[in-house]
Amino acid sequence: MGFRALADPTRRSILQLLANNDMTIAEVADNFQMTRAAVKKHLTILREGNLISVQAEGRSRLNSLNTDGLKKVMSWFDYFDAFWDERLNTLKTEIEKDMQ
Amino acid sequence: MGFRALADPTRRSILQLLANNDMTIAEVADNFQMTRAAVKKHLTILREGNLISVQAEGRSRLNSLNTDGLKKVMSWFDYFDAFWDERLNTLKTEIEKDMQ
DNA sequence: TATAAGTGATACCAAATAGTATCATAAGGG
DNA sequence: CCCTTATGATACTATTTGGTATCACTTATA
Repeated sequence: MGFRALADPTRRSILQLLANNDMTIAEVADNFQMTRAAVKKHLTILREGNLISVQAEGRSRLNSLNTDGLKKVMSWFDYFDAFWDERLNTLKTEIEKDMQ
Repeated sequence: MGFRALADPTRRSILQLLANNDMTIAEVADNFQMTRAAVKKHLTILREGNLISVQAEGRSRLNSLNTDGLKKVMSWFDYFDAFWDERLNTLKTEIEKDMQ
């Protein structure tokens, strides 16, 4: 699930980096104080969570943000939209009662 | 951070349960096939992530959804709103070029 | 064709996670 | 007051996670 991929702060930072530019693994790794192998693992998890996509370019691979995956994760919160509306309606009802 | 609390599917289910009703620990635990102690741990993590709040009621404790915490987590995605707008603008520009 | 650059993959390790079992503590009810 | 109910807390375990080190593989390039 995408939420597991978002649980790690390094991975959230990577997504924000990729929002600005598509980047190779080496370029992403330059932004962190860990080995390229560690960054590669994070990228793999982001890929498995459908939050990024990878495209081969010769001997390098370009990582780019997958907005569809991000939107799917975001849509989990839609469940609570109804809840908030309900809360608002309840509040409204209470206020209307008060006004009588 | 709230994202860590959301990483576990059990905890996400708990939040959805609490969206319908405030519940005691025992009531929450009735919905899962694990010990009450395990559920209690999940509730502690949700509390630490500010996703729920707990109110003492005699010898029981009522867990309720903390919408403010949820909204704060949701707001992380706002970072990408600008990105999407930019994408849309780029697309719009491309289309306008095509039309010339 | 060597060689360097860019990446993939694997073994290994410490720490965190998710779970259990168990005991302690606090509060109502008869 | 006892006893039950509801919860807190701790020790323990297996698995996952995040990291390193290392080697293999592929692709430009001198």
